[in-house]
Amino acid sequence: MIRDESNVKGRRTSQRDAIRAVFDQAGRPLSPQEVLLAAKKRVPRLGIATVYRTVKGFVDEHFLATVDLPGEPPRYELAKLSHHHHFHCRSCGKAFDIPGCPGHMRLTTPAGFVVEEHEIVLYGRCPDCAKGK
Amino acid sequence: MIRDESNVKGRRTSQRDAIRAVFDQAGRPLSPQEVLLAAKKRVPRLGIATVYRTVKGFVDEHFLATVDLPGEPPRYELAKLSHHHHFHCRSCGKAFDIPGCPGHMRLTTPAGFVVEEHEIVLYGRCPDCAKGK
DNA sequence: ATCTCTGCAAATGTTTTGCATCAGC
DNA sequence: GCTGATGCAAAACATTTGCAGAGAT
Repeated sequence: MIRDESNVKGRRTSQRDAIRAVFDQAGRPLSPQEVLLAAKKRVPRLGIATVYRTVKGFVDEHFLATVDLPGEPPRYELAKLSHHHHFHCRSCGKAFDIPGCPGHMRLTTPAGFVVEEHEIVLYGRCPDCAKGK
Repeated sequence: MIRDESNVKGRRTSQRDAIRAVFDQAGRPLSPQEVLLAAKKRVPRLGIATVYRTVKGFVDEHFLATVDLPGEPPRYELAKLSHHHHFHCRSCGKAFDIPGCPGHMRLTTPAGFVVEEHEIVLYGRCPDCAKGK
């Protein structure tokens, strides 16, 4: 395939480069605030509005995907990751990726319901927090 | 045990009776707005602040449980329901209960993660919406 | 030079809170 | 009559938007 991996649109700015770099290095879903904090190290004057706008743009371009966990504000991660689920640490509140999927989630749904997708979220303690105590 | 099943605290008011009745008849998780709408039929002057305060109180009393679906504001349902999962209709946006659980969710979590709980959410079309089109 | 992107501040939408009044006990 | 509960409006938060100026092409 000759497709460009990142079908990035619009102009190239230091803010966008910074935000892109943050996600490339994150390895886990990030909230807008986490993005702002990390990207500010490269572009100190970065504003939260730019983070929201840029992240939304990246989602449209399929560079990022939205990660919605129950009761949590949206996080974002690289869209190129394959199907997987998430782990939410009850101690530090961070989200992590869990590779793979139990597949065939045969929850016997009541008659009439048409299931199109599923989402699984695990709760507990991440390695750092489990070790810590 | 001699504990009272409903350890209801505080005074009995028409507002609380109305909200309690709404949940007893709902049969599915409700958002604060849905509660307000339904309970207003019994207590027209009911305010949204009272709904939020009362629902939160009911959760503390374990009469209600919070139902958090990804990317959705919290909903609430009777706490006495046994372990189950939820279905979110992409057409009408309503939430439904799905009895049972696939159990042993053996997602092979990476080393170090301690799993304490899991949440499964199914997405698709509810009976009404599936039938409608 | 053009036109998009950015930062700031104001707007929005939702949930929470302060307070005077109302009502259960 | 006390004291907790309610309704209203203001406050708090998080996210979005308007706009003038900065910066990429």
